Amino acid sequence: MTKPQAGRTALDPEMFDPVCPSPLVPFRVGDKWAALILRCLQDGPRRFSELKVPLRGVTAKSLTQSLRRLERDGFVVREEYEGTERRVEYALTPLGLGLLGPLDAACAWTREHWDELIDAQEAGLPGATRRP
Amino acid sequence: MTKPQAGRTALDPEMFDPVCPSPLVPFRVGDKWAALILRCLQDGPRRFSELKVPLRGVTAKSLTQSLRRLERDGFVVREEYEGTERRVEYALTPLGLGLLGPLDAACAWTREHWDELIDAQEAGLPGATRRP
DNA sequence: CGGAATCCGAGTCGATACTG
DNA sequence: CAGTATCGACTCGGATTCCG
Repeated sequence: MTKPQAGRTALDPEMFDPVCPSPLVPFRVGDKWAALILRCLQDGPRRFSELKVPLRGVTAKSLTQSLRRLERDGFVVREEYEGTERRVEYALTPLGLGLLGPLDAACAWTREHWDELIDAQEAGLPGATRRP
Repeated sequence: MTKPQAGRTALDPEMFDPVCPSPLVPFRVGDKWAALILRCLQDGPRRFSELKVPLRGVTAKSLTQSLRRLERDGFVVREEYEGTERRVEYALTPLGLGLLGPLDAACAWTREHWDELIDAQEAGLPGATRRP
């Protein structure tokens, strides 16, 4: 079986559940998955397949794309380890680590105003008071 | 001529210059123009044509789209005034106003780390140390 | 395991032209 | 002035298949 090396805990498969598609909402970093990935890496390096777990429904292609972009922009580093079993890990750079600060601030604001955000959207969509 | 009512100063046409495409960089709110629009509205309501000035190169279509979305999501309100001359103004809602807080935090972080961001990107792109 | 290659639909963006 | 209509280009992201 695949043993998680050392003491780092595995990612919570539901860390981005329930409904909330992204803990960012109106904020976004890069593409759809980028911010989620950064948060997954905050406790240390993670393997490709490890990242797929909490990022429910992400395809390998999308995940690779996001990781490549994060790598290109200097927020993440990719490290390939050699051995009998293949092993690639992604980790935050200092820059990526620093990004977590304002990112958390944005997430906090979103959580604080979650109800207002939902209410405002529901008021904005329906058929009641519409411009023709 | 069109006189700016009361004492509010006009928008600086170059408020989003020079190079920087968006004062957000890795952060984004909504679509390409949304965050820029929010900042344009921070000193009070603005007219459609007023917004087009600092948002260099935005087409009426794109601007309308962004504004509609911001309106739908409850960050902006649209007000149409009647009179001999046509007049539509957009203003921040309390929710939109609150968004400026974390938004500014994100912008501040980006400014502080601007050089690192540029350097990291330049290091990520070129042909020197590439994976084949 | 960690991808790459390919296909495809949906959404965005700008340019252009036209309207009330 | 404040848009709408239409178009084409491009990007995003998912599904699927294949590979060392």
